[in-house]
Amino acid sequence: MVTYRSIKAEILDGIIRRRWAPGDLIPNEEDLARDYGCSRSTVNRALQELADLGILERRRKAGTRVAQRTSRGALIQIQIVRNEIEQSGRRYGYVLLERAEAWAGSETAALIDAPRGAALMHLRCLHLADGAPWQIEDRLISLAALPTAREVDFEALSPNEWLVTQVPYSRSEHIFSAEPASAEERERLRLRPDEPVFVIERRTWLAGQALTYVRLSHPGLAYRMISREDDLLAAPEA
Amino acid sequence: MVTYRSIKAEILDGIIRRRWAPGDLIPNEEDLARDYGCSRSTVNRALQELADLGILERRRKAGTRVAQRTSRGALIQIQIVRNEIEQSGRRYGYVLLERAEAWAGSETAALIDAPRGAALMHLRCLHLADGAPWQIEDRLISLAALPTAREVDFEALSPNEWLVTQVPYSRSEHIFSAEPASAEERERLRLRPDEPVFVIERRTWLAGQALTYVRLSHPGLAYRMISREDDLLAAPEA
DNA sequence: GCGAGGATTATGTATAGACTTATTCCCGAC
DNA sequence: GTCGGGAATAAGTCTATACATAATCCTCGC
Repeated sequence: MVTYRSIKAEILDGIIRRRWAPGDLIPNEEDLARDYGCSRSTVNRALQELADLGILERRRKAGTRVAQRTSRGALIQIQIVRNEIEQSGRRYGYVLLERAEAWAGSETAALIDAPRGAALMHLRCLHLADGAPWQIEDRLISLAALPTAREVDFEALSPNEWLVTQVPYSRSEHIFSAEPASAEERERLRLRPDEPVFVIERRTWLAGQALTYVRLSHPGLAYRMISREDDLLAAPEA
Repeated sequence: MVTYRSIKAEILDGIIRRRWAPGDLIPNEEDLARDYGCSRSTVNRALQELADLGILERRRKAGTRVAQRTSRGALIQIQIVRNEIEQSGRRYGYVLLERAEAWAGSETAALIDAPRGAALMHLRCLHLADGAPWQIEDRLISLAALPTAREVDFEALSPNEWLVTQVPYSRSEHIFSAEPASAEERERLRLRPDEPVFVIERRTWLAGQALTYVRLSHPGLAYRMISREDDLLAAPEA
């Protein structure tokens, strides 16, 4: 039977095997529906999903074209540190290094995208894998947006875990970089003399209001961030 | 009028405002269709798309639940180096450093995921932004999969650009890391003494066959990889 | 109490049809 | 020639309906 999945697979195959090159126009929905012997709705769903994947570009009246794929994405899964460590079969450890409340100066205000003078909580923690330092979490939380943070026992629950499980957000920004280690990082992460840190910075907002800023630093020689894209041709598709 | 977009927005709003917490069951399609005064198809499309985004989890007979979002993605856009540089308003430069053909030893075979003894092309290039070193591209191309690579003038066109525009792939893997700079990197990228490199490694396959492996190294102090997620609540949706 | 298996249920998918909307195309006025 | 506007077109969306399928629930027999 002709399903939207089978159409998707055939079109994808046609693109990869260069039946249609990037920029080419593929037949319109009605023609495809006739060719495949199915309804236009079915073709529509197939093409729509390929467009969502960025493989096709569709415009009313202009038709459907194979996208000029000058870029392609890599999807990074950011998960709770504890899960990341335990899933790799290692023992998770956690230490709260510092907890303080303060008002945002101009630098911290810029980091978290809050107004100057906003009430913030500042937390520093160390996450461990099998007893070895794995990540320093240096975090700012907006107390205006998340006043309940004051009641949380961050000795027992890492801010990472509390936020991910309890606090929804609607917008985020991630920045990844390689930096020379600071003296403190060298000590806390037990780095070798010339070992850099892999840094992830994340900011989150809910409905326009800044929630948190975090800087996560990992030992450069031990940490790799990996992203795999499943084979488009193999799977029954997702 | 009730559209699948408006339903999507309302459900999303309900989730973010905790009308339904993670794990909660939301009403079934028929009920929602009645509530909204539209057909089940419309509700189905809205819920389906939210499930595609990972916000809902759906199972036949079991119903639709708000996903336990223990992880959240960051989508990295990997594009042609030249575009990346020119879009930031800088002048792009390119130098081919080395071009050689060889047979895969055990190390290189592992890098590119090709059998030992496979014919490979090895390329090393330098990409510049406003004359300053920006990226070293160290690349292996499988000549079994891409014999036409032999005919390409890589003095004029960077392998990056040739591959991205001409060669489709169906599966990929990316690894990001921070590494101490090698002596050669220090020289070619003009790094400061303790400056690390930000490294992106990418492997691609087409229909199970390995195409290329590339190692892209950037100056740690100049390079940041950024990923922004649009505000789910704001936009009319995408 | 327990397991097998059938009834039930919510989602998954396909269909034909209708109407909407963004774009393009083309023709006619100037 | 070119500019404006209308006709034509292809995708976008909604509807009502039907049947498929996976998973759960429940009952019955033991």
